Amino acid sequence: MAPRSNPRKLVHPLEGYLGYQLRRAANFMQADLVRRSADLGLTIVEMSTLLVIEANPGVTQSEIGRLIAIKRANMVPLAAGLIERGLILASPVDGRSLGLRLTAVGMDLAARVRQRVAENEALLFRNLADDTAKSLPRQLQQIWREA
Amino acid sequence: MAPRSNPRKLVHPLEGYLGYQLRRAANFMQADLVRRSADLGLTIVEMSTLLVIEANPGVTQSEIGRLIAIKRANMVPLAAGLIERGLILASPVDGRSLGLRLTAVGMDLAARVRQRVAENEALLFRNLADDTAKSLPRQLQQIWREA
DNA sequence: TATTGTTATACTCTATAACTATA
DNA sequence: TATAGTTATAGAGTATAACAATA
Repeated sequence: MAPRSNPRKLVHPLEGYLGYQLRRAANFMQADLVRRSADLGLTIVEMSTLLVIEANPGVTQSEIGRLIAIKRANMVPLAAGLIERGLILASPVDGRSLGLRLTAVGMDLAARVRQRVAENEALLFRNLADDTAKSLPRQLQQIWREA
Repeated sequence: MAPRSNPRKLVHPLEGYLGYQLRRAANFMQADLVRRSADLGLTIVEMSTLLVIEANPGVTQSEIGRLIAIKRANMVPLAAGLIERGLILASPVDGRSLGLRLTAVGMDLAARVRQRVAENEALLFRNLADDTAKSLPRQLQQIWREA
């Protein structure tokens, strides 16, 4: 992919920016997780949703959306797809909300998702020093979390 | 946006993952930069491209793509759009490659882009301790950079 | 033979507006 | 009046396959 001869030296004006490095690192993570989970037939957002339902049986679409930053409108086809594939079940908690739970198949799949995510995490940490790496998730959370 | 009463306590199974925090932080960054730069009429990728051309006059589409991870195929409409708006100029460097340069208008706009990016960076750093924050871009680069 | 530029195309994620029904 | 679910739609980023022209 790199040119054979005379690969010109370029200045990289974005390299030092935190925002740029966030985007590159996030894209790298996403690309690896997609590839690593291709056989599961789930997108990243679907995997995230599955894990949230696993940890919170009976959770509603809106609650999931608030927890992991997915708009209500986008939760609809997402949940419908998971129901259609037999991974989750919806049962009314009141006249308008639906409580979501994993099916047995969904539970098995969620366990495999957790495995793939653990592999993905190991890749992200592979070049980081142990001491600095431990605090990295918390540092990143401080970036976006409301004060 | 939050429910009035009885906001249910939910378990957040993703909070501790580096990959999840990368995605949230990157999305936060992106949302702020888009909003902050709305008046410039440029997308994030267009702004990035403008800054790369500014720092490397005569750079080609393929070189830009390799530097900031944009596929050749996606560089085509991107460069065409910038040319059409009078922000950059293309002149042949050999029979197939085009060297890209900023126009005077493009230079002015690039300067304003740098200003918005600096504001965006300040937002990202607002809650981070000075000592740990300084090394953060480098740490993130280690995540995605080839060994 | 490899690379550049190109066209066409598709998928994922994210976002907004507007509607219905229920709390 | 606020919230939940819903529908429709759009923009942005990213991806692959295939082709012609040039190095």
